[in-house]
Amino acid sequence: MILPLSYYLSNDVVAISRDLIGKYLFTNIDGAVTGGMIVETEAYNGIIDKASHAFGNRRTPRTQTMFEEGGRAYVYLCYGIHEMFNIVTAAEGTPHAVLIRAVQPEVGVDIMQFRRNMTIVKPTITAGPGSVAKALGISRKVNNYSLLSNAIWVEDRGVRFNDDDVKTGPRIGVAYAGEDALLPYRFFVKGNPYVSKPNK
DNA sequence: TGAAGGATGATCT
DNA sequence: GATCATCCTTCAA
Repeated sequence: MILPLSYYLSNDVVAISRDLIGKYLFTNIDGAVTGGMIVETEAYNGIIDKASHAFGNRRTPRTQTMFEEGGRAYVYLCYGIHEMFNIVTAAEGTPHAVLIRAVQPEVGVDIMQFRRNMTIVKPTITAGPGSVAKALGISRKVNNYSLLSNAIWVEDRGVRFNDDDVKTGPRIGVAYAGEDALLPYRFFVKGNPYVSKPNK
């Protein structure tokens, strides 16, 4: 079933990040459906999280999407090269978001391969946030799109992971965030080959 | 108007 | 493991 709006309105973005492990992310972009199982996420906990773009209640044209009601896509450019896909959560005015760092490809693998310009399929096809966005055709054009739209959505297909199989740890690439860089806001499926860097 | 820097990934060694 | 590609956003003046 497609996750309903209510799923995204919870105030506990860390719990949502954990729960999204094993859910399925799909896109229907440029006439092609691609998607797979989410195997790695990170929580960004609003205005008190130094690693978040919205830290200190910073509302700018870019971060505005995070302040909208949950259940939307927040897509931005990083390092001038990579686009990253986040799921906005919580009520309007509360800028919570979950970064999707890796998925296990299931549908439209050939399309992903083409988008990624890969001659052979390797686990890196969807490992890492920049790779996920590129493989699924996600760009800044879908920023602020509803996750209840027919272009991008998340499904619960009944997959469940025990806590023993879901590891937590500090988030990647947020050393600038001081003590907040140490928060265990990263979740990933233990040993899954599609998880970026440390996957154990 | 300008300067600094970033929620990364591919490639090479 | 080190390097680099590459450009938008932000903030200060």
